[in-house]
Amino acid sequence: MTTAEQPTPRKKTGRRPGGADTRRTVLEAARAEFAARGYEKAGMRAIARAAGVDAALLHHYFGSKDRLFMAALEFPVEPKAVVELVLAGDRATVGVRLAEFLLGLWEQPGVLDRMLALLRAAATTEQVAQLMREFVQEELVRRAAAELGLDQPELRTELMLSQVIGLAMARYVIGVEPLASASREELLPLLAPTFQGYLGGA
Amino acid sequence: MTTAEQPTPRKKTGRRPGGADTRRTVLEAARAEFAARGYEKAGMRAIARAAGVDAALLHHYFGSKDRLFMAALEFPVEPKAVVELVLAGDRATVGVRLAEFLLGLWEQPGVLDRMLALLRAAATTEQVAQLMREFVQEELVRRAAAELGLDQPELRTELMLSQVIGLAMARYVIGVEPLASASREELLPLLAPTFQGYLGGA
DNA sequence: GTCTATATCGTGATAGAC
DNA sequence: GTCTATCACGATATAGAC
Repeated sequence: MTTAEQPTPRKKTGRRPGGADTRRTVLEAARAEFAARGYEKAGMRAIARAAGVDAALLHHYFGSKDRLFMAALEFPVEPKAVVELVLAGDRATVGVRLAEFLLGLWEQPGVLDRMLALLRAAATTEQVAQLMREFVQEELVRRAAAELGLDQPELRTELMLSQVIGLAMARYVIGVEPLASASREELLPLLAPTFQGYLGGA
Repeated sequence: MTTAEQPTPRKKTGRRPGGADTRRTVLEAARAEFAARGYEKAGMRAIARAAGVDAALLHHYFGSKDRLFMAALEFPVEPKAVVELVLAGDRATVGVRLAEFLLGLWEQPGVLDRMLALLRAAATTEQVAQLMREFVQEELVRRAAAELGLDQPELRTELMLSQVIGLAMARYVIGVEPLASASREELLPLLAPTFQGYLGGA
């Protein structure tokens, strides 16, 4: 698990100037910590240390651990756009398109951290699980089901999503080999037919 | 999440007789609590309350929370037998066979609780994740890969497993509808082709 | 804005009375 | 075997000095 990337090429040591992009740095450190250790084990002190600021400052900026968590999870992609992007075009190749999009998305900085933080938190905090449930329901399933021309569109969409969740768990949380180290090129031809089966039909 | 079932039809109230099947009752309560709330949030006090015994008794029996967790997770099925059962027979129908077995297994009392406890704990405790990783590797993947006559047998087995994990997460942890309430009969025809794709070939 | 010191609460574990 | 009382420790959150 990588520690927070430094966006500006400023040295980590030394006193940080007041009110600069400290906020962004804190959010990135929080994201990494929440992703790696889960919500309860994350620790405000550890986040502060990773960001190079004092622990009390976090409360000053965000008020509480809950609110910091929420702020760190701000979703980076527009669900509406994703659904349209994937479901538009030839329905016979929707599987590859989705697999390609997903594997590419996870390589984008910050995205995987957000997903893992959300998953780890949802696993142990019912409140977060409910949040995720509602998000999935409203933002993804409802939209996707409307465009799918198949029977049981919600069930199919959610099964597709369950494969996405399970892949993240097996690959990054459990870390089982050789899956964890498998390349995009190895995964794509095995993953695409599964997605195709759920969203394509037969 | 259901609370621990009472194996013997004894009343829950009133003083529990010394050294009877108290141990089993505690283990069931622990399993339910670990499954529902995860390892760290489980709470010895809560487990003791659910089992109708004193908290100090748990330490007396099991020594520590770790050891109680281990005892509660004792695996109820023989991996070797499962692999043989599923992979034997016509390879063209391995998907349905696995899906049927899995959905049936989860309806068996205690099995789902064990799986959820393990998943929730693995999500936040690296030590448990490592345990699960080794178990999956040694007991499942190695065996299954040896019997599969396909390319990348480990990867295929693990992708199959990732779908199993994801299904458990989506259905029971996130609890998204209509997947969470879907019946065996609804899931089977959608799930079987996925397993078939991973383990069957094409 | 930034940091030190502390309040308050939760936990697992333990000692010892009955 | 069973329970009461307590310890030691970690966490978030906060008050207040600079």
